[in-house]
Amino acid sequence: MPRLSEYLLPTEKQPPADAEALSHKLMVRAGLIRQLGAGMWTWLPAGWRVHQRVVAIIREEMDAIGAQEMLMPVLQPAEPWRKTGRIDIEELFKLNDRKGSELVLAMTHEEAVTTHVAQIVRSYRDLPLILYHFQVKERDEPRPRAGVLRTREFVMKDAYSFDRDPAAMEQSYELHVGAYDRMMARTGLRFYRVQGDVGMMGGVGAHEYMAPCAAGEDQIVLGAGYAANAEVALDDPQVEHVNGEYARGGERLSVEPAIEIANIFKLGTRYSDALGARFLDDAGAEQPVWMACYGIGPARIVAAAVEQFADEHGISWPRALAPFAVHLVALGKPGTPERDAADALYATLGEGGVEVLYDDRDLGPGEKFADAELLGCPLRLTVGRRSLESGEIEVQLRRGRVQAPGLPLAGEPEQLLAAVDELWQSLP
RNA sequence: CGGGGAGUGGCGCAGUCUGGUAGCGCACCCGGCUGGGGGCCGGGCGGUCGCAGGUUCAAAUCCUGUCUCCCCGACCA
Repeated sequence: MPRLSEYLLPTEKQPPADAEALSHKLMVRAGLIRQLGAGMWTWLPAGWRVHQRVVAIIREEMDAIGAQEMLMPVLQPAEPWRKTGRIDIEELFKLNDRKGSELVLAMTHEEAVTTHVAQIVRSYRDLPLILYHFQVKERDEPRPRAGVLRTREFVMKDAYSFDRDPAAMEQSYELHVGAYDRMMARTGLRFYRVQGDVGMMGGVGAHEYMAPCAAGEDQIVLGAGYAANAEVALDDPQVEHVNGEYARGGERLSVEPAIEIANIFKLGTRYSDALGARFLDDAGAEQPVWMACYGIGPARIVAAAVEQFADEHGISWPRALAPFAVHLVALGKPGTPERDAADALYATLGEGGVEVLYDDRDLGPGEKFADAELLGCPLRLTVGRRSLESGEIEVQLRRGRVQAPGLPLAGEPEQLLAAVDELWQSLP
C-alpha cells in the first residue's frame, strides 16, 4: 500500500479555470484524473483504483448471472456497420488504413458480437448465451463536457444476450435487471431505474439507471412508485404536464437532474437479421436470434458518486468505491516517537490487509488534513504527539467529518484490526 | 452546427485598450525555523506570451490567418 511521499497524487488547491461541474473540479483537484484533450481523460493511479472498484462490482454481478467475459476490438472493419445501417451515425469515428480499407472505431459492440454469434451459434442448444466485456468506446461527441461525465473515449461494460425467442429474451433481460439493481445498490449511489428511450440502438424496450445529481444532463420525473425519464414521461398518457410541472393521478411529481449511468435495451432481431445470426430450433426450422444489450459506464458512476456525496472540503466516497479504506496521517518529523508510532501502525494495517494510504510527507498538518479530506477516503487515522500523550489513534469519519472515538495505540494488532474492520462495516 | 468566452512558467492570474524586450500568488529547488488545520525567514530554478505570417527601429500588446480549450444551446448507446 502506497506511501504518499512516493505516490502520484497531484492535488491542487484551485480547480481548473474552465471547470464547471463539481465532479470535474474535485476529481482534478484530488489528483484522480487529468485532461489530455477535449473529451479525452487520463485516469491517474488513485482515480483508476476507484474506477476499478466499480469494474470489480460489475464483474461479480455479471458473472453471478452466468455471463461470460471476453474482449472485442475497438478498431473494426466498416462492413458490418454498413449492414446494420449504423455506418451513417455522425458520432461514429471512421478511418482508413494504409491500404485504403474502411475502418471504424466502435461506439458499442453489437456489430462485432453479433458477427461472431452468427458464425458460431448454429443450434438452439447453443442458447441462451450472455457475453460481455469491458472495453473502450469511441464517440465523436459534438460537445464533450463536465470532466469525465461526457467524453469521446470511455470504458463501458457492455453485455449482450442471445436467445431463441422473445420470451427467452425477456428472461435474460429480467436477469440483467436483477444484476443491475444489485450492482447499483452495491456502489452506494442514490439511483433510480426508469423507463428509457430506445434511441439509436433501435429495439423494443429499454430501462435507464439514473443517478440524481446537479451536473446531470437528463431530467427524471419522480413520484410515489413512479420514476421516468422526462422525455418518456411526456409520452405517458397518465402523466399530465402543464407549465413545466408534472402530475400523475393527482399527485405532483418532482423533477430532478440526473446522470444516466447505465442503460439496457431489448434489441429483438434488428442486429441478428442484419448480420445473419440464425439458428435451427428443435423442429429444425431456421430462426433469428433474439438479442438484448446492457451497458454501464464506470466513469459516470465514479463521477456521480463524487457529485452526490461531496461537501465543501472535497470528496466523500461511499466505502464500496473509495480508493483506500484508510488515509493514515503521520504528524511530526521523521525520527520522532510520534512518527515511529505512525510507521508501526502503517505496517500493522498493511499486514492486516487494510487498504491504507500513508501520508508520510514532510508537510504541515493543515496540508495533510486538507488533502485527506479532498481525496475522501472514508476513514482518516491520525498519529501525532497528542496520540502519544493520550495513547489513542485519532479517528475521523470522512462523511460528515465526524470525530469518532479513538483507537488504542499500543493494543494488540488483532484487536486493532478488528476495531478498524468494525468501524469500516458501519460506514455508508 | 449556432451563440458566448479563453489561450502568458506545473496551477491560478495581471500586463494587451495606450507597442519599448515579461510580472504576481501558489507550487518547485537549496538552507534554516516551525510542527494538530494549507506556517515563517533567506536564497534560487523555470516562460520562443498557442501557432504561422504581416506592420514597425521595436510586438504578449496592432493586423490577417489558423489551431486548441471551456460554457450555453442543438445533439446524445
